Amino acid sequence: MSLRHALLALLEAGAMTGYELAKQFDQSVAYVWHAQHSQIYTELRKLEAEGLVVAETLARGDKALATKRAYTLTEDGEHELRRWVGDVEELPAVRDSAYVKATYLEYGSYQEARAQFRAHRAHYEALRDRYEMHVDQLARRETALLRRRLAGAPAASHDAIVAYKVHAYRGLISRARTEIEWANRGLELIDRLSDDGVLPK
Amino acid sequence: MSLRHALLALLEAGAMTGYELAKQFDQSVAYVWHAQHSQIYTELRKLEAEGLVVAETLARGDKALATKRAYTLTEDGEHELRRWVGDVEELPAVRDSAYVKATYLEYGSYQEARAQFRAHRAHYEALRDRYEMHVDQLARRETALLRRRLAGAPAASHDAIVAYKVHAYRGLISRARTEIEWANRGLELIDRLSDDGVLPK
DNA sequence: AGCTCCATGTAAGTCGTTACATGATTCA
DNA sequence: TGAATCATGTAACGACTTACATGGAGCT
Repeated sequence: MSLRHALLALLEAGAMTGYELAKQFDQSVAYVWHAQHSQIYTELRKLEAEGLVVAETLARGDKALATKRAYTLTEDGEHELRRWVGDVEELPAVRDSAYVKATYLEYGSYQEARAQFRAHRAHYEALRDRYEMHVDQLARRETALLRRRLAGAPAASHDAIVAYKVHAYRGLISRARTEIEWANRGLELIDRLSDDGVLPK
Repeated sequence: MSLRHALLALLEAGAMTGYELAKQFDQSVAYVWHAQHSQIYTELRKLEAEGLVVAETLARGDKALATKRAYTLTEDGEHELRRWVGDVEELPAVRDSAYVKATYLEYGSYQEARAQFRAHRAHYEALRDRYEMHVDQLARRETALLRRRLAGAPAASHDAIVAYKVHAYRGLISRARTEIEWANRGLELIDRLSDDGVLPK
């Protein structure tokens, strides 16, 4: 149920079309919550039906043969956003395919086990790099969305707004580092096991 | 798609009924992949239809008015299990509601933000404790499932089987610790922000 | 004329949740 | 006799994915 709230939070910074929201997702929210554009469009229609947002149909281009729909938060939407921020949710049950597989690596060869850990490391190294770039941009207040958000908020709150976001992304960096270390220890484990010749192959 | 493979891996250790599999899930696999019993029963029927497992209907009790179904891996099931272990999968896109919310804590009060981080910390502390207990049991080879698994595997492979599982659960412990530290840093951040009086409330 | 971007959807299907439903067995 | 446990499902629904589908706008 985070998609709807992420959309509400994005709209708090100002009206946007589904297309723009989908692009913002790819550039910021997607680091913490990924969504396809198809899902965003359907969710927006649901939010509209529930009265949390209102849509305004706007002309597009000069001849205006095409239209787009710009969404704005309603008062109910604002309330729902604030309610959600204060609501302590149950964290969802763990479901991590990489760790499931790590538990059963003995069914494969050392080569295959190494490939798993190397892929795991590469994945989180790439994520870490992206998070680091994003956190730098946030700290410098360079992202378009953040600027828009700050423009609509009292100056006294700017530091807090930035600090919360930076803290979240720094957490993701720590998390990625933990995964990288885990993968490295996994590779060391395989070295030890294969030196000992414990498993065949 | 990990549920099916976790089931195949459990069945590699020996035939089990859906009920037993559901219980094993709660006691071991659920730490990495949670599933409801209803889903396990349906998945087993699907695996059976695909020929990856076979079921034998057994009598239950003395009078045998009731039955149960014990599942065994087929050769195809064995192959699928080994194929899966060697297969490097794309890691699923990030989707973490706690981090989404952490990004938007400025819409709530300091009190609410603190409550979020405290709940986050408590959650991962509880998880960490459970993981630590489980890793101890695994290292001492005390869990019923592990014994059953080792009984059916050559003695030379026992160390590797245990080592992989221990490594996976140690990784989960590291992860939980990272989350706890993140929550603590979040609480420190709020202390600084509220001392500075940056946000109202 | 053709390419890229803007813009918005629908449809079918999978995975998973929650609630409902049933009945036998075992043991005190 | 009653409670806990064994045992197996179905039904409805929600979230998400993948593929399909359409067409205008802006620029070269």
